[in-house]
Parts: sequence; structure tokens; C-alpha cells
Amino acid sequence: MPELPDVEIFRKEAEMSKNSEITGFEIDDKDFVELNQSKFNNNLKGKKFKDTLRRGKYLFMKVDDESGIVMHFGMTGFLVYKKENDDAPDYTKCSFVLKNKHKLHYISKRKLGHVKYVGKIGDFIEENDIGPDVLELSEAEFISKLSEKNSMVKSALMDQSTVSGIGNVYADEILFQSEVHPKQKANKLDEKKWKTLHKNTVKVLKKAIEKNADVSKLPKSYLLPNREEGNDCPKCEGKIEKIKVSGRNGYYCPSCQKK
DNA sequence: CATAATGTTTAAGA
DNA sequence: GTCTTAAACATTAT
Repeated sequence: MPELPDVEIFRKEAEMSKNSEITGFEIDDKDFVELNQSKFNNNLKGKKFKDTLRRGKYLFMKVDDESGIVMHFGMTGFLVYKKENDDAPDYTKCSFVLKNKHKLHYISKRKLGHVKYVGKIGDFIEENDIGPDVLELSEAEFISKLSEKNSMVKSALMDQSTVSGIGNVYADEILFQSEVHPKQKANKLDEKKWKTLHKNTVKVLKKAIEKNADVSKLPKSYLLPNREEGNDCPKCEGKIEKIKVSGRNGYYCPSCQKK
């Protein structure tokens, strides 16, 4: 479930591999992993992960100031740090082996993510048009980004080049708490709604990180633990309905979130 | 067996 | 060209 909060949890997992010599790289699916053995030997072997950096849904693991590993988790990817004799999880695609024999495993059930080496992380961000991390933005910056979009507000929130980190699931929660209809045009909202959206974006994402990105542990008053068609709205007498926006299924409460 | 799934990229419309 | 939207992508679980 990799949206911003999930990737933040993976980042913390990756932190455990920091400052230990990287001695090996195991590839389980060479068609998927965009880092081969010789590239590993030339750029990573013998070095250490010095720092981790998350931007939106991307995770970077730096081996020096500019270069390192970039990971994206698609819809089903995750990262796990294991001690010496633990088995790699099912669907492990590749693993970094550290000097103490501990391993950092990248797992993906569907092949929609990426693992690769980049020489210049800054260039990678620019080339892929990855927008500013939504938790790094000030309210004013957030509003100026959103108010420029003529698209449906849900699509705007999920557009990674506008602001990065929000996906289909958390977008539903942010809109629910802000009482904004997902198909409302982003640039047609008023100043007050934009502010509300920003406030709830920060609140929801931080709460999710606090709960280890486990949606079921979110407060009962949230939409996500109840995110199913026909369920009772946690805030009013209405029922949750399914709605398709830009080809993705979402859920909302028609009586709380009016157009 | 058909469908839907947290992701992004693409191609098509406007 | 630019912006927005829907389909396509690959694979698995239901």
C-alpha cells in the first residue's frame, strides 16, 4: 500500500541498514531489477548507505552526496530488513547484503515498481518531474499549486508532479475530512477549502505515519477503516458510495461531501 | 472466470 | 503545444 505514509515506514526500515558496509547484491528477478551485478560492483560494493531520503512515494538511499539507490514501490512493493538467518519473503525481487549478514529485501508482488542506481539523485527527480513532497510544502505553496489545476480535485491531489505523496486511498480520506466532493474542480474551490485541504492533508498523513501506515488502526471517525460501499458514514447518517474518478475507484459520503 | 487492486506511463481528447 | 482523462501496463487474490 505504498503511498507517502507507507514509504515513510519503509524509509525507517531502510535506516537500519545505514552505515554498514554493503558487501553483496542478490537478484531474484533480473527482468524486473534495473541494477545488474557489474553496476553494483562498480558503484555500490564496499560502500555504505549514508542516508535515506523520501520524496513523495520515492525512496532514495544515498551512498554519497549525490548518488545512490532509488526505489519505487508500485502498488504492491515493500521493504524489509532481516537478520542473518531469516528467509527472504515471497516475491522478493532483490536484496542488499550487509557486512553483518543482515539483508535489506525489496519485495513486489506485481511488477510495477523500480529499483535502480542513479548517479545524480537531483537529476533523477527533475527528469521524472517529481513534485515537491506534500509534507514539505507550506500552506501558501500548497494552495498555489492546487489553485492552478483545472482538473478534478482528487486527480489534482494525486498528480505527483503537482504535489507528491498522495495516492488513491489517502486522497479519499483527505477529501472526506475536508468535506470536499472528489469531482469538484480544484481551481473552483475557495480559499477556505484550500486551507482546509492543506490542514487535513498534513493531519491525515501524519496520523497514518504514527499508526505505521496501518489503515485499520486509524480513528473510527476516519473514512479509511470504513472504506467500502454501503457502509455507514462515520460522521453523518449517510452511506458511503463508490465513485470513479480518472479511472480509479474511490469512496466518499455524498451527504458530507457535496459538490 | 471475471474483476479489482494502494502505482505510473501512454495515448487520446479537448 | 498544453492540459486533462481514461486506458494500458503485469500479476495476484478474491
